[in-house]
Amino acid sequence: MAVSKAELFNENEILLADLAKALSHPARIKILQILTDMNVCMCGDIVELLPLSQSTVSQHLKELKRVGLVQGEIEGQKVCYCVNNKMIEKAKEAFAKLLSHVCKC
Amino acid sequence: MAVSKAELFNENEILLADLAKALSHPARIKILQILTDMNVCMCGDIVELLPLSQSTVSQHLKELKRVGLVQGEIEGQKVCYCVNNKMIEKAKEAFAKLLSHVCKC
DNA sequence: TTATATCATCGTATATTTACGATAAACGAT
DNA sequence: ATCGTTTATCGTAAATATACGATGATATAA
Repeated sequence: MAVSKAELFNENEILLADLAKALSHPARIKILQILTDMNVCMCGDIVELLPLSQSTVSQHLKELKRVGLVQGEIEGQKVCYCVNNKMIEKAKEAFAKLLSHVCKC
Repeated sequence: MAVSKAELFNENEILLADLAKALSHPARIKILQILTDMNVCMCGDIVELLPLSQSTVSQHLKELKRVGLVQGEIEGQKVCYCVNNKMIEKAKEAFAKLLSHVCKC
């Protein structure tokens, strides 16, 4: 069947799984790093730094936006993307909480 | 097309994305918590605590094993699953490193 | 107005994931 | 040897993800 049963779990688990999903492709990890390290925010600039087409990068950005890890501000004909520190922080805490809890060391 | 381009990225990004993928389903998050919190290690016991069939849970366990977050020890006809503290620790550090780096706060 | 630049979305092909039931494999018990 | 228990794997169906080119939408420049 493959009718998703993801919604049968509780909110915390779903949120964390969703954040993990957004981080589950190397391109999206790289995009976060690019937005932080390079002095770059435009989609086109990101495209030049990745071995992917513009439409594909746009899709990856959309996924990062979906969970709030990235924001896009329209600036004329451009869109300036940046990481959303609040959500990054939230993700950091959520992963740390789960993995600390789960690890008995 | 959809020929995966994931291998065009560097090792760190691929490792982290892979760990994130393993955590990208609520059932797998829940399994880690179950293995930690309940005094439970058998696949069958986990099945009873989840709204999923035995074969589906087995698949989720396989995915967690694939990245080393979970280990399975054969004990006669049973298999005793447990979290692999070393990899959990590694994952914790990897996520913390990325998300700290990426967050300017 | 027309052209250019930037990004999103559509359409599409393929790959992967999720889920289940059925069945196989391995072990212990009878 | 046969039976029950436990887990893995196979086969399969449907959903989702990945990737691209083409096109649409919007804003600036000429």
